Amino acid sequence: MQAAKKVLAEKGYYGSKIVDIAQAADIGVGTFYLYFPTKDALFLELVEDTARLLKNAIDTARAAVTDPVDKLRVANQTFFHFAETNRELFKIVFGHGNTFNELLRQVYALFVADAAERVHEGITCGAFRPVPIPVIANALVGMSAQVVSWWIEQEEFSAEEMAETMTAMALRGLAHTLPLSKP
Amino acid sequence: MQAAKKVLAEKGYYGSKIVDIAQAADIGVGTFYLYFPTKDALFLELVEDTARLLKNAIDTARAAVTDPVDKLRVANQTFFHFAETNRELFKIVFGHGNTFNELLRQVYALFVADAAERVHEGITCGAFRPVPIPVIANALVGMSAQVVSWWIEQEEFSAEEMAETMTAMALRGLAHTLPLSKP
Amino acid sequence: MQAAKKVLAEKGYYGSKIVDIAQAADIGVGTFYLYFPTKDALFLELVEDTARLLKNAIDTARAAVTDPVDKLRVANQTFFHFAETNRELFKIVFGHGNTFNELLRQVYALFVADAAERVHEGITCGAFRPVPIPVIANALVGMSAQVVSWWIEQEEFSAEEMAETMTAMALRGLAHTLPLSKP
Amino acid sequence: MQAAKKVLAEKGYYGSKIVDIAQAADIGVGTFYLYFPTKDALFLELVEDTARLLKNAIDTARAAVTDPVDKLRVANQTFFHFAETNRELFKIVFGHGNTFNELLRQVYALFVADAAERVHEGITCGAFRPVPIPVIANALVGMSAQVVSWWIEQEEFSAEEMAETMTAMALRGLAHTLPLSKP
DNA sequence: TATGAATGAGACTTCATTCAT
DNA sequence: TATGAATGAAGTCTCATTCAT
Repeated sequence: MQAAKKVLAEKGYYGSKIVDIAQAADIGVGTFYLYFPTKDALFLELVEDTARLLKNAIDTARAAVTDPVDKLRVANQTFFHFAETNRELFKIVFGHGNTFNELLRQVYALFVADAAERVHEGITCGAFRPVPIPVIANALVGMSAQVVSWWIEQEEFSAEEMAETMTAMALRGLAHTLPLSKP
Repeated sequence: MQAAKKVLAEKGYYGSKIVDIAQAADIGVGTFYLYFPTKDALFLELVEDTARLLKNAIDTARAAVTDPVDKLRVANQTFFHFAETNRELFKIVFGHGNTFNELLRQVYALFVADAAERVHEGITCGAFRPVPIPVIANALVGMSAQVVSWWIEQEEFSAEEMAETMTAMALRGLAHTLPLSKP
Repeated sequence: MQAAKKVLAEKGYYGSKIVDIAQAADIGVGTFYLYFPTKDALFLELVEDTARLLKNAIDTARAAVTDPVDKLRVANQTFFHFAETNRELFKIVFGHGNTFNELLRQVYALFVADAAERVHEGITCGAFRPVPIPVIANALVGMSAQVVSWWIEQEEFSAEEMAETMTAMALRGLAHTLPLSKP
Repeated sequence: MQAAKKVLAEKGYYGSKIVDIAQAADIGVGTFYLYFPTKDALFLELVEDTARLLKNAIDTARAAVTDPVDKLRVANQTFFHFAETNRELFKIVFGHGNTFNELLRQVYALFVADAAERVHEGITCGAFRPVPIPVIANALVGMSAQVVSWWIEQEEFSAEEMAETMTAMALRGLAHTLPLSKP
């Protein structure tokens, strides 16, 4: 249901009421339930479909190359192209529409701004190579956020190890050169 | 309100009813509204407080060093230590408790698994340096997710540029050496 | 909830909407759910309470006598007195308010009328002793209905046995004398 | 519609959805409304048909005899035979499938059990003649239930009269002999 | 005559918030 | 200041009935 996407993208998951979706699709409420057993089900299907589509796109693109480096590159290319053509869908997931998401976005923005400042400083003083600051700032924050969300649920690594790994990852991304560990 | 943290961490934002929170805090519902004008306000305060705390901790730690590289390092150290001591809070933000988050987690997990596979391959065939795979897989996915969530809302960069930047960032993190762009 | 009784008695189970009940009780809908977790629960409690009350009343009354004949008599007396003082409750159970019950009543009425005719005939021609015709007609029909509702769910007795037992029961009730099986 | 009977018997009136019935009859929902203007109409027709059939069967059988006693006997025989061959129909009326009926059955069962106990006692101590206890217990309860359901809607008889009539009716059914009111 | 997708009124239930005590 | 019973708007879902094909 294409109309559903639009509504969900606009109002977010919790902001979209079944009535709104039905109205947007120009159908009756009852009709909605002819296609989806539940509000959750619609969302589930939407997201799962999209995830599957993206996964397939990436897999297909990657199948054409063999080098791990190339695989990474085409995966990224596919990903951003996909995002470009499916903005609506991505907005559903990341979009506003409820206090919760709104708030998270703000917090993320706070740290992104901080990261941007730091990266800018680093570049200015020559410590870091020139990079598109906002992109990298978001990348650094996103990296940490996702990693920490996974990390707090398990016990495998210590905070120090995590910090070191993430630092290394970030520094390599920002540094001019890397230690030639394997000449 | 410490009790609120626990409840929110357990049941998530939408799963926590004011009654639950008040009960956990061993106060009446009415009393809750003496301290917070709104359910949202509690959540807001909680998250903002935490964000501020984290920000302060990082700022303080960073104030002790001057080198951008060191700043990055101590920031990461502080971040993971903070996460460790404030698991509860992080669980509120990343935690389950509603279809929405549950679903997102699954999608993320799907792509993290894929990334992990790819990284593993790269390491095996010698293209990538040895890294803690799950950590890096999460980092790569988180990076892309956050970046894309920011990118779809603006027009500054093309998909190609984004892909290239992200690829470079990731590759540098994974490669054994880097092109000596600044000898 | 006394108000609930009235509404249920008036509109029947399926005819009573929570809103009606709440309105009748002069409380908010939400308040209703403070006392009963469910519409069904209210009905359940109401009926069970009444059944328990009636049962207790009968048991208490019966405790005062020892002879089985007396027990039957006081049980009946208690029953009809109880019904008299709790009309409302009985109307809920037997009352109108939905096609289903309405229809059943009609069917019962049809057979009660037939029975009444038959009893009248019997009395007129001297075969039966004089009895309050409508009462007995209802008794005969109710007897058969309840017995058959129990009988169709099990296999113990044949149709012939049932018919014979019921006929004997009815005839003895109606006859002038009984065969002196135990002089 | 034979298929309707089955569905109604299985799921009860409120449990049977038109879609189910149509499906069972292997016709479209629309087609259903070609034969019945309403869901209620189907039920009405079904029950009325059955009632008429039963009435006719009884009338026919009774036409062959003249003695009121014989009439009662053949009526009962016909009734139980009819019930045996039309279980489905009877289950619709008495069947489960909704809170209401389910609950009533329980209440009836409670009083039937009590009656059975009482009858058993009476037989044991020799006060009552031997009768098939469960049958008679159901008969006694059904008798009272139907009579009371009729009685509470009118004013003709006092509770005392009712009790006396019912007691007499029951006692005669249970006693070994009867007072020779008409020698 | 047969169909079944579409409808939408209406039922139940939840829960943030209020306010009299 | 503390309380928690009361509230009712609002949301999800059901299902008898219609009507264009």
